[in-house]
Amino acid sequence: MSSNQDVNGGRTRTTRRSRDEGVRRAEILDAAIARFGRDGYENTKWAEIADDVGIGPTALYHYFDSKQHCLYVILDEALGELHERFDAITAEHADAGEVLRALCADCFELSEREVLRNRVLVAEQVLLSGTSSSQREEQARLAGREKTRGLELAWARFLADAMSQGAIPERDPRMLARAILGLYNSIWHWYRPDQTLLLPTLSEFFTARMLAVAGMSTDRAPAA
Amino acid sequence: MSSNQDVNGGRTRTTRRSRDEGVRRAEILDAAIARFGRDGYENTKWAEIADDVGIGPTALYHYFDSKQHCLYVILDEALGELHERFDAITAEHADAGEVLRALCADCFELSEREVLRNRVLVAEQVLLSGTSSSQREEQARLAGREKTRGLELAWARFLADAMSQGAIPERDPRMLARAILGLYNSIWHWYRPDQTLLLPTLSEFFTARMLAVAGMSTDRAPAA
DNA sequence: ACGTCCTGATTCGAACTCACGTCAGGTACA
DNA sequence: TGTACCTGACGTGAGTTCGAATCAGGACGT
Repeated sequence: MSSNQDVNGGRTRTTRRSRDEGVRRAEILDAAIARFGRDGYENTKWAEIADDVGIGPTALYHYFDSKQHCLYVILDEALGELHERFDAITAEHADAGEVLRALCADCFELSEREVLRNRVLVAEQVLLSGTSSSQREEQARLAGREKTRGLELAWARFLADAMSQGAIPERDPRMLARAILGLYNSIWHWYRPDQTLLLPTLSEFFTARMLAVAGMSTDRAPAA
Repeated sequence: MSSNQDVNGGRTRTTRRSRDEGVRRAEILDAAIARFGRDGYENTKWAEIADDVGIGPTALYHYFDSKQHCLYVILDEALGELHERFDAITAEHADAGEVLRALCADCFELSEREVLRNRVLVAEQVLLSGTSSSQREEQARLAGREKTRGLELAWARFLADAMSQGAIPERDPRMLARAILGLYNSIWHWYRPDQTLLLPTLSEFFTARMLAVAGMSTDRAPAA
């Protein structure tokens, strides 16, 4: 992998954190996720996040190059954790069918913060295209871009393997990965954590639909 | 329906258009669709659209209240045409299975302009939340919001009907509508009209996946 | 037919708003 | 003294507002 670089903003390599290991930075990220996830990136004023944390707007630039840079770090973090979970699950099962079921189910084991972060991810992932000016910002952008691509490829590789195992029908694995991930991502365009609809309910419905897209239907239907 | 109001900007009721019935306005919409679809709404400068049409930036405000108002009109137009096509197809077949197949196939009969417009739609539909200041702008926003809801409800009604006909398995129709539309919409997040991938190829793959989500699979797969 | 007056559609340049970002510098703690 | 952290004053750029100029066409008296 090409992403062992320090992408989170040149903080992790500094010899010693003053006393509280980047808590401010984490506070800012949490506030940004909450605002971006609830109101959207564009509707959120950079200064509001400063207020949430209790510092002046200028102080934010001590931690991030720009509002966009902060967003890129959030996206990068989200994509990184998604990929980690993918790897963990593919490692712990052998049968492709089991893995696929476990992957789909795991997609809904989310804290409120993670739901919000998913909302940010699907709403603003498009901003990972189009170049940036600053150094660290461009670096974070490319890292996010690469992680998106990496996750998609990991899914495609897994699906191709599942096809050769006969767990799902043969199809273009890349397209199928896009279809499954697209169906999953579409949820966060409308789902909000404060709704009456709960995650287990969502999970029950959508894991089955995701498996159906893959061709592993759990029910029998009238054929064509 | 509540949308017989004049939402496109108070032009249609004026007694006489100078001589060319709103060609400028149409030019602006075309330029905006092209820019928004290619570069994204936020990355497009309002003044660039004015340049494309060959007028000064301020002249745009003769046709639209704001950049957002222009976007809302585009979204409204897109959603309106989608609903029209939905109605036309549901009217011309009787069997629910046939209708579903026809609906999915029709979703890919698109001109380049329509593809771009779909890109704008899926990328910026979230902006239909969150109130607006101006009068006409808020009106256009609500119209778009209502059309979104209407299209989703129309799909849900149709799917419920298909279930009672036995064409697809029984499930929550509202959720299923969101799943099918979500899978379809996800395409336009990554598909660009200038790619080597052609619409017929897309159609072949994704109509089958959409039908699979509905539970009308065309192939047999290893069951659970 | 022809010049005058009027109106509404369309356009523009200059100025304003507002949010993001920069700069020079201040405080506190090692 | 140096570094982390923070601030107030200021600059910038995109969107928007405002007042005024231009232009086409209708009404009207001659």
